[in-house]
Amino acid sequence: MEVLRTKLKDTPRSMPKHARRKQLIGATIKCIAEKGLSGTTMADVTQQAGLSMGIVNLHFETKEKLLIETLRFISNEYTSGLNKIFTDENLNTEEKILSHINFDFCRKIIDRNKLAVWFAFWGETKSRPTYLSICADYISEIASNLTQLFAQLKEEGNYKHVDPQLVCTCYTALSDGLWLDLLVTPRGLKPDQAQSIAMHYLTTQFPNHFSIEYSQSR
Amino acid sequence: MEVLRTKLKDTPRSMPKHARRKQLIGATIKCIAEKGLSGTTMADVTQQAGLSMGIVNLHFETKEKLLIETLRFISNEYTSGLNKIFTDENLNTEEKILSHINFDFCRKIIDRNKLAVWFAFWGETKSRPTYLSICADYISEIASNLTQLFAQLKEEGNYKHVDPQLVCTCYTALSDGLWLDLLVTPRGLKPDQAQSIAMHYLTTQFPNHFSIEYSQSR
DNA sequence: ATACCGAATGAATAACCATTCATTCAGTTG
DNA sequence: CAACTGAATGAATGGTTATTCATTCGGTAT
Repeated sequence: MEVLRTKLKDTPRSMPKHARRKQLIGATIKCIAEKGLSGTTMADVTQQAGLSMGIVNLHFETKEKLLIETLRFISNEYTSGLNKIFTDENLNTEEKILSHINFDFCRKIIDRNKLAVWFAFWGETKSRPTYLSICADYISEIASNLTQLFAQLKEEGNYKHVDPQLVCTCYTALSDGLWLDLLVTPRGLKPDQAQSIAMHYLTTQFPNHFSIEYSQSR
Repeated sequence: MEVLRTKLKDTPRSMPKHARRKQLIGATIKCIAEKGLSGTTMADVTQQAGLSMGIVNLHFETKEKLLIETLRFISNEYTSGLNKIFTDENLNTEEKILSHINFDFCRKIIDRNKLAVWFAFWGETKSRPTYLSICADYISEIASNLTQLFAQLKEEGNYKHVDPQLVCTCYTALSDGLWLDLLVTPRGLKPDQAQSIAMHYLTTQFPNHFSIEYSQSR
């Protein structure tokens, strides 16, 4: 029973506060993916984290606050990743857009657990102003950056009939819809196919920059 | 108190069973939109319907079954509308596709209450096999019809480089993503703009059939 | 080693909510 | 009109779950 209780720092009593919070957020993500937002209880989360019941209230005060921090966490992970690309001075416009797409469909982002969390919160957006405002914030931030990239590429490539705003809205919607596909029909659409489809759209707008080499099979 | 209790048939004691069920499903949709899936209680639903507590259990046995029937209801409304278009012998291929898009963004479908319901269920899809299978069914049905339409248009219009499956997946994802936009940023994107964006994509694939006349703003 | 501090525990509490069912009620039948 | 039927009611029940807090425990400073 207690044979395994060595001095290993498995669960050191004192972990930095923010690390423990991150651990609990991770557990929350897993629970939401496994049991749905309505189905996750505090007991589930704390058990998933291997800790005791009261721990969430100690670190987050409230279940609702834990959920909000979880949404903030995945929003941050997403936007900070994209911002790194957007501000990378070693990349030209075309490369930035390519990196953006790459990021949108990389493992870390389209992990089905996290997709489930995104959609769980989006579904509650209409009834919870807090969720809505968190989402609205990151959406508008990304949109303005991405629109700017498309505008630059339009100039650089002398594309006459491209509307950067339109392309941004369209690409973003497409990407979200592909995420939904990855979540709901995981046996139908594979991650690299999803990415190819996103590329396929950009090819229609910037044919001189993005060559067509998407896979045919669906 | 009982002055207003006239013989008006407001809430006739005996409504056809299926009408009462529909009434309750309607109330459920409104509640999910207003309080989220996790936040809707039986008390909310029955109160919204103007009926008494036990009524849901009488007609649906269980809360879970009510939710499943609600998902089935909006799925049915959507697919049956599309099927009507698909099997309409008065429409040619191009017109069918146009009607499809029109339907995807008509008032009845992009009602924000219903959008909230769609996303609420999609968010729980990973954890509830029943929801998943209902969604998977209607998705594959629509996809096969729509792919067929695109294949026909490809032939009729002699489009060499169009991949009907790809276009179907891309259009569907785009449409879902635009729905998300309509749900989450209702002040940003207007229904007719969303529809224009969907058209914009189809224009890139079938330039001889769908002329470019989408609105320029945002 | 001893005292101290704050993190962690988890049994107990309190709030909430789905479901039940004895009763009421409206309409229908004979 | 009286008896009957089945829809509808809503107070009561019981199970579930978020939150509390007195206590335990590990690490650190003295």
